[in-house]
Amino acid sequence: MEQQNHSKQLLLQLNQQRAKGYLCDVIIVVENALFRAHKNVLAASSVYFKSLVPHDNLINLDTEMVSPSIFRQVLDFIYTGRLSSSDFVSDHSISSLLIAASYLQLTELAALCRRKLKHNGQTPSSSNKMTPSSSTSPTPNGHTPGPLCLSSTPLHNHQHHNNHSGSKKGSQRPGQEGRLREDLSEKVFISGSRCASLSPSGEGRSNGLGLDLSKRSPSESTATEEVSPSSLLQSSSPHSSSLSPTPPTTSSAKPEPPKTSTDLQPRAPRKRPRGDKVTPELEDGEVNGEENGLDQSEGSGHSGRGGGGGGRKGRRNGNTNYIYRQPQPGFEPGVGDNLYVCIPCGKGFPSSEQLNAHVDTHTHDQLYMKDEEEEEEEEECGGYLKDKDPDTCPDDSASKGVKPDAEEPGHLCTVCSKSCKDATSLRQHEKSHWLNRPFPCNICGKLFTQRGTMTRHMRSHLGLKPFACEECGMRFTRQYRLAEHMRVHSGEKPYECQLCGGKFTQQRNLLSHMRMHTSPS
DNA sequence: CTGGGGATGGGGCCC
DNA sequence: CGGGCCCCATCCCCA
Repeated sequence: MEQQNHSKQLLLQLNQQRAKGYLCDVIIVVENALFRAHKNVLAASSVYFKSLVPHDNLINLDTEMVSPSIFRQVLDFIYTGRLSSSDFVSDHSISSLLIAASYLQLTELAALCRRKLKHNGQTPSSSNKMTPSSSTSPTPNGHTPGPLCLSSTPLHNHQHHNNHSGSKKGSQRPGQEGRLREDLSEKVFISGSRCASLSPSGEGRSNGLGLDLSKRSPSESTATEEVSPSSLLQSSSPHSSSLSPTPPTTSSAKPEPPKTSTDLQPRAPRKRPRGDKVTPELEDGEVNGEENGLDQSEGSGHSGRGGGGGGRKGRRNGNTNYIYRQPQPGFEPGVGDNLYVCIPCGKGFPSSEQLNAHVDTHTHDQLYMKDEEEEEEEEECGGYLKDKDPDTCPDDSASKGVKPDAEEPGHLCTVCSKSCKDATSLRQHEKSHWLNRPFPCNICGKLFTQRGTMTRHMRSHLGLKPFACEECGMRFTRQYRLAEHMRVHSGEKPYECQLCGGKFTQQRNLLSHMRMHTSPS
């Protein structure tokens, strides 16, 4: 007895789930695009992925080897076992696919490409070796990989270092490491061109956060949601504007292991066994978020701090199945707690399980019927959204009070009577009273009151740490942190305890110390 | 084992 | 929107 088409149906289901982001537990970053997928499927298809996905939930691929559009085809192939005829429009497309397939060790796809090239009278071997001629031509989406074999830059060594070798101090000079990260930042930030992630009508969909939430039409191959990291972060990095838009360089001629999230982690000057392993927010085993920190505290609006150091434990932000959106109006059984937002309909749910259950109720068609009407929503309604809830939106007077053009003297907060110097400050301050948070993280769904905080948070997902210590190479997401860190090297201890004379490099440690003095015990 | 200090990560919020 | 500072939490080291 055998179920007919069982495997086919299974793949179909998986592919549909991928389209929804349902149970996706890994994000693959390719240049300016994010692809969500299932670890199991990737591991079953690719030796490379098989080696990476157990350890990483965020995988950066070398854009020299694969462009976003090519990877979309690769992913489609993985999930469907077929390539659309449009993927074979030119020998070059096939060559690009072959390069990617070889890089990712997708043997079947590589063989398919070779056969196709052979059939077309081409010599697949040349493509497989990734000669400059084959690699520098534009890919179908216009992406032009940099030269592969011509570069003499030594950067390739750290473009692909793995967790373990990379964590060894001294394996590379700090400066080099810093360069690596900048290069990676370039890859992530610079690319201004949107990959083929636009909605059927061609326009990218923004939710007002710069997040491209566009969906691919059902008719357009398999729906692969791509999100431009550059839009994710909206050039929040001060480096983003200063980085050269030159393509990343690597002199590798053979496929190398893709970069992984851990590649982005700092080489801590001191031993940090756990820290070295991290992508805290995307730790294995948390993606389904049964006990996800989000459920209980994160994003509740009250205990965000609870997660402060949680990165070390990896207990926060575990759910990566969905790219979150703010709740849609009309769905508000306790809006403040509905942190898990369905992409297609925007409904919010208090737990990942409920969200998963909900997502499954969507038909495939529904996924692509979503309009773009809400993108300016949070801006227009002052962040309260339209899902008015007595708890989350105190009253209309509050929002009236925060009109940008408010001119009343004093600019008093309607909630706490705090006096702000101007209407803008007042408006921003009043956001601090909102229980509803209009700025969701596109990766983990955590909600924020300020866009800047969200983008800063996003950096931690992507491992972007633009600020490097010249002494030890340690990198930070914030300049302030770097300045703070530099006192470690300088030995400066500007903070002195007035009670015992103890000196500290950091104010927060002085404060911690002071608590020791003042605490009863 | 425990507590304190050093150091780091992340979020909130104001400027 | 970024910078800066505050806070909390956490990890690691060491006495």
